[in-house]
Amino acid sequence: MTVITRFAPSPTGYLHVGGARTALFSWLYARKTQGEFVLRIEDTDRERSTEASVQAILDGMSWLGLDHDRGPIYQTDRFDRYNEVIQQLLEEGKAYRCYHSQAELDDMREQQKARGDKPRYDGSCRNLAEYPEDQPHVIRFRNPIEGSVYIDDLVRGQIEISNSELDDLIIARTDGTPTYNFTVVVDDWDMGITHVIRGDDHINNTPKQINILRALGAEVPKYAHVPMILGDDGKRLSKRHGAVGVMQYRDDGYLPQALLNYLVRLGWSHGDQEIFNVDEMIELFSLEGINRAPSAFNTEKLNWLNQHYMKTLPTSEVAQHLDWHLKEQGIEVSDKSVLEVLIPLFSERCETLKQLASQMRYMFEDVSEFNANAAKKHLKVSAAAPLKLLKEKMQSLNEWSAENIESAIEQTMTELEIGMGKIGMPLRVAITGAGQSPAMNILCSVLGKGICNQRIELALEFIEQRRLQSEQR
RNA sequence: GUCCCCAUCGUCUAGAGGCCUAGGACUCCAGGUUUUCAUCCUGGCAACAGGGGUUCGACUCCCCUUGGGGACGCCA
Repeated sequence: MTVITRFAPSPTGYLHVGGARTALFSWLYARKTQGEFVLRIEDTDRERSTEASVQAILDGMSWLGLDHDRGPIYQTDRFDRYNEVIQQLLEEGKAYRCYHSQAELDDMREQQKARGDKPRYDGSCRNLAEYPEDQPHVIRFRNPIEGSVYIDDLVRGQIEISNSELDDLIIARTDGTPTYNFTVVVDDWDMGITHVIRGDDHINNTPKQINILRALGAEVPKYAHVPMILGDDGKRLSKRHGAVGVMQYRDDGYLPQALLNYLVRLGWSHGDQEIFNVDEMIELFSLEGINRAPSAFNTEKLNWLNQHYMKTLPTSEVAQHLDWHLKEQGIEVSDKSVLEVLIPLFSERCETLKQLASQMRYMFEDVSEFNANAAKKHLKVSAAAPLKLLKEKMQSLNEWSAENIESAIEQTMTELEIGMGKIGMPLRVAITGAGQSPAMNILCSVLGKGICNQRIELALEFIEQRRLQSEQR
């Protein structure tokens, strides 16, 4: 039997990390079993569903590389089918019309709550003498009264819910449109879904859905309810912390590979292994490895993974993603090939592509000003002589290479009998404007002789200004 | 309130009754390597929620308590 899984978001917002992880698990399971992965858009709530949200979800999925084999299927395109099934249920007496107004229902709930009962529909329209079609009504599913529903959950084991806990849920609204718990059932059935992998906030919906499935004579799929993701503070994800769309992670400078790796390890594990590329995930993923407890999102670990992938992924791949951020930050790179050299150098000091791009800025643009602290500390009057000598030595190099630049620095040190700090740091501030950077000889070799000369001259002028100022005082 | 789910370092987790003096990873701290910063290497801090059982033996099984989460919509 071919495994068919699905991801079925409702387009009422962006694709957040919780949804993305559920999608990832479903996708991995389908890929691992060489099954099929269906994307279904649950847009029956026309009030809240938006085209923009659909796009955000599609964008998020594609950025993460979670490709679907079927879909996107929109539930709003399937109303005819839903109505057909509703009619069938009605005819078979498995569903019935209910004439209570929303206000009446609200009252009922209030009273039940006040009494300390579980709020639920009391079933008073279950056995009416007549069911007129022309009066405003909803359609309810006739839920079994006796017995229990058992879920053999692939991650939780067996769960029993008594039918007495369930009420006759509404499957069609007064306006005739079908509701969630019903459309899910019809779709999962029609699409032949074999494994429903979803958030555990749906556990309570599962027995209702199983009852409808049975009434329809449909096969009940296997269920795997994965725990929720909590925010950094252990609280439920909210817009204030963590519940941002996955595209925000792109904007913030994360690699899809890093997010994927982070997400797969959140609530799932394979022994002590921390690093998984996508192929390994597919190979090693199993539903048994999914944890039962909810887990908190930890940005620091995501950062660590992101840096790991910036350092270890082929530079050409990092370069592609970096390119987006360079453009975003208005940094123009005429010769893309230098990125091959720069990425390994800079990614050791950055956690995100966003930082990577911004830290590289001085490699592509003039240094507009020196970092105040760095300049104060290193562009001192005493640095003028070493810088000047080094500049001359660099200028007289026949071959402009990192090795030769390094020996120019070393010669300067020996001739003036000074340490690295007295020449390396002034050079660093002169060239980069900042107090820290990758190795100077390599940066200089990439920048070229002319630019290095210019920048050192500028730094020397800066020092001269400073000398004059101190003399005036 | 009722029902359902969950419970190992701060966080992510390993652990399928003896392998546990509870392992790994992130963070943090201390050393080392290093042309600064970082990377990297070595070491360290840090947990089985509590109480009862079952058992020769419990982190592992059962029950209770506590704590967290979820559901209870003409939302999905």
